[in-house]
Amino acid sequence: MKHSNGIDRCDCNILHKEIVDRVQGLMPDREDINGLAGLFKVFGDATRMKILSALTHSEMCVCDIAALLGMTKSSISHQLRVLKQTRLVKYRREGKVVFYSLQDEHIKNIFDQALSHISEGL
Amino acid sequence: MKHSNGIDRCDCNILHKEIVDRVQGLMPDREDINGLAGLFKVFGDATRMKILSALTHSEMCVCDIAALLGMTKSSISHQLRVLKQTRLVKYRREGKVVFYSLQDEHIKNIFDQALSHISEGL
DNA sequence: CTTATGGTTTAACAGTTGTTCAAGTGTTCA
DNA sequence: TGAACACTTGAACAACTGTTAAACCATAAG
Repeated sequence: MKHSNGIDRCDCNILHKEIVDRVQGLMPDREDINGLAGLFKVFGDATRMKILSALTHSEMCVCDIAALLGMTKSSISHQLRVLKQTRLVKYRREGKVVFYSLQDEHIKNIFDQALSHISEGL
Repeated sequence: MKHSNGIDRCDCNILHKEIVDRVQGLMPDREDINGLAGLFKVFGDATRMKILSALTHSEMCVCDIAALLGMTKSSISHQLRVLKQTRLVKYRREGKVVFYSLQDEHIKNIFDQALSHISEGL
């Protein structure tokens, strides 16, 4: 990603003014776009997808997730932090063990739906 | 991203074998996960989201998109290539002008749905 | 207390990504 | 043919990302 200095970023003339004007008015606002892209960015990593997929079926501790995916606890922990920050997962501590689970069913829906979309050959 | 040399990637013992075994059997296969993550990765960029959002409302040429988003034709063209490669958009040439549009309604659905998800405060 | 264990955090590193600039296509029109 | 325009492409660069290793924190058991 690079800077957006705001000035002089467009190097061409508008070819179809009616279209640009009309679409301009229909665009979602910056906040929604960024929020959406941000959410998709979190989903856009295989490790995180695997973690979410696993948590779809059961709450799990870091160790078990690491074993399941054949990765280190550290990397799993890092990714869980991302998922925590975006409120996709929640956790509870039981002694030394920390159990992670999906924040709400919402996520399971998005996930399942997307999976069915892709298997229809998008 | 780093290598996955396959060996010795897990630095811990399994704590709850029943859970790991059960979830192991329920995981989607590698291909589906990668496909899904790959699709989300494409969606996970604000510029591409804006382009897709614009094309939701009308087919547009590179120049107009660049003007609409206040960016250079070059960067728009680069992103359109990504969207072309993932079959999210198609194009047609009319003289000197190239018009881009969504590949199918499918995409509009995913997009709209995700937008409504986020505005519900995910 | 000390030790062991599950988990987190920090810094560092390589790989990836998005934008820019400059050069290159392809098409139209004089 | 040649100029003009719409767009594409390639290389380069800075910013970002995911994994690693090592140090650290938190809890439990001796």
